[in-house]
Amino acid sequence: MPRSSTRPTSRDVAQAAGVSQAAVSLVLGDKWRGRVSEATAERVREAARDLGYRPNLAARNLRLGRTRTVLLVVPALTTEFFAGVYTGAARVASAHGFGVVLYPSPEGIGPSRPSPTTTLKGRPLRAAPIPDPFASAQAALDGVIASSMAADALSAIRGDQLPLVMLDSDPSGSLGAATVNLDIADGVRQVADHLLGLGHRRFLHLAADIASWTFEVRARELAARTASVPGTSVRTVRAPISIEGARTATEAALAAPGPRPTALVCDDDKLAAGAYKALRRRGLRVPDDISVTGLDDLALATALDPELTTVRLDAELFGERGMQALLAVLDGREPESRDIPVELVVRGSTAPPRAS
Amino acid sequence: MPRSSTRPTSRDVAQAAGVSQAAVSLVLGDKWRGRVSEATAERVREAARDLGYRPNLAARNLRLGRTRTVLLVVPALTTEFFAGVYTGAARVASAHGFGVVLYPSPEGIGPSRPSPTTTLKGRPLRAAPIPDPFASAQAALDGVIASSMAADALSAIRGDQLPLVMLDSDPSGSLGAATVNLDIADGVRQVADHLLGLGHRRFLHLAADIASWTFEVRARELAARTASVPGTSVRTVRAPISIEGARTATEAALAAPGPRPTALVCDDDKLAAGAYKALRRRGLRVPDDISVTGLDDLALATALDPELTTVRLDAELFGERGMQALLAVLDGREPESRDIPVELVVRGSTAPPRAS
DNA sequence: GAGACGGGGTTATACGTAAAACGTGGAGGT
DNA sequence: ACCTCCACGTTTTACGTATAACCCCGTCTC
Repeated sequence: MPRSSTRPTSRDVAQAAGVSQAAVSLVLGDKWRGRVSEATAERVREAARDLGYRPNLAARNLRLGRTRTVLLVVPALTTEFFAGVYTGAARVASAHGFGVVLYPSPEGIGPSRPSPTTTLKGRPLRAAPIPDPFASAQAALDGVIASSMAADALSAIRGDQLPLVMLDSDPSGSLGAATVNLDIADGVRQVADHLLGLGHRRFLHLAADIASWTFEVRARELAARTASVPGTSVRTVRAPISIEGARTATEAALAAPGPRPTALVCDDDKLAAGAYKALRRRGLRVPDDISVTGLDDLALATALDPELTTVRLDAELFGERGMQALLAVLDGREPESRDIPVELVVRGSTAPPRAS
Repeated sequence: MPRSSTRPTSRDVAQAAGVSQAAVSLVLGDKWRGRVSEATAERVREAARDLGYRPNLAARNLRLGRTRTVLLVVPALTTEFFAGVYTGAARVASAHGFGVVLYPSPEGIGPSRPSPTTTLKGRPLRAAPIPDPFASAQAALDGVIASSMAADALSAIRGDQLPLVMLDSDPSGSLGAATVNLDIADGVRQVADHLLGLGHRRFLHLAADIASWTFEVRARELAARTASVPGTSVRTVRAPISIEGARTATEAALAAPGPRPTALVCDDDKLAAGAYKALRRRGLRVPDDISVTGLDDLALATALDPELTTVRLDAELFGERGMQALLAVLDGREPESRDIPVELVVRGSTAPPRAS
């Protein structure tokens, strides 16, 4: 006779093993010491294996009132950096029996192309409105880790009062949410000191046009550090974080009147890659004519020619620490809040300015 | 008095609105036409809003026996390409009320660093064994989309008999699973024809050392296409898909005796970036001394100097089509199986070989 | 004026699991 | 001979939702 088409339940296993459903739950839940004999436990395990039993997670989640699932909200998925964050978070999570579900904030999944006209169960469906982070991730959640860059999703997040950990967010302004931050300020200080030490005085800051605390920090710290050296100037130009956006913005900045900057500090490696293109087009050589720095240390950084001097951020550690903080909150403990150290990596894109 | 700490349920809403729980479910489920008066419906909606009610998804999933959640299995998350696939899949999914959960196959989340010794609820926890794709994603699932590159996860996947769509997998060998494929073979043909047309005869194939159908296709098609032109040779060297891995492999290949190849066909843009580095170190110029092609058209491709001639894959469309295929399967329909067209993008990295 | 009908709900149930509460039969103690 | 206790289970319940089945009352029909 044909196998039943529905998945086996714990009751099916119980019947096969000749025990009650409760016994199955105890054995498979590893809570049977002294309550079920070893022989019976083995019969249950064998029956479960034979039937290919897998517990129904919806039922378990409902029963336990907890899902061991966590949402990771990222600004978009197109960046290697957040891939690293996810990897780290997922590693820690899985070591604790948790799962991680990603939510890339809407601009990433908005209808950039005409919405497809598919049907469901034969009936045409209207496209959904802007997807709610939680509806979109369907899974019931125990908590949330959110990048401060995913600003558009944050309001929806604060609506639910799930335990929340913010990544790279203003520690004073986060209204009680735990924060885990990279020590970006220190990274920018290192960059500034490096360039100042080489003799640079005219800076161009290629800034990301994202309203997020972590980018404000970059601007503030660069200004503060250079201000301590007399005769130093910083001009700022904003660009979207994309190679083409950065190229355009850099070309515009270079076309401006006045003395050319000797150092170009970019908020991000990707911006630096775009800057390289702009500089090539104008016939400027890195680092002879202008020094360039990035921030992130993506694979891209060493693919560039010359290789990029940048600040290495440990994305995976960032994700790990984020998840650990969330576990701490779920556990009622105080999350550790020490900033994650970053490291300047000097490569071939920085050199002393030419004698002017 | 302080608000209750537990989330409100549909019963709480019912009480607040002075109706039964069933009525709440009907109204909020949009199934109340002719069963509940407009006035009552409005009362219910208002109560739900006031209480901040959100349906418990675990309960809903249990009740409906369906989760509207789908798992996307990818080889790793460190690639821009799969970020695009996810974006496309999530877009289609959300338009159909589905969610997408990512599962990056284990090498991405294995214990590459010593497993942290945190505790849960005060008790220390042993690290979990290799995470099961489904346990890891916790969420109950309706179906799976899997890249053929995530080979290590595939066996676990076939264990459950969830509806499955394979990405870039051998259509004849997929045992009934639906497949959605990019027309990689055509892309390789275009690359080969482009290079042959320029006059190249000595090829080096920088191949990804991943056992996956999509990479076999590249090798096979390159061999077949070049075989049609007399006097053509193809040497192959394998490398892991990383810039450093590709650099090392390319340097080794260039050090080999015999005439130097004039065209370097890479399985992937990232490999091409590594090859650039190797070529620079040997003082070889692209495209004067050697032409290079990639495959993917990542942002990286235009960050390189010279910009990379490559095959553009529409990752988002790939994800969309994958999700559409899965929806079709879930719907009992026949998924469309036409390959997704790809496009050669000629940039500055290819040119005729120098007269030898 | 009896029956049909429909609008506007309510009651009851099932989904699969975890675990608290409840036997039960026999060994051991006094 | 009676109580205790333990080893080994079982019975029962609750989680929150969706929906089938039911129910009541006013109106309309013939």
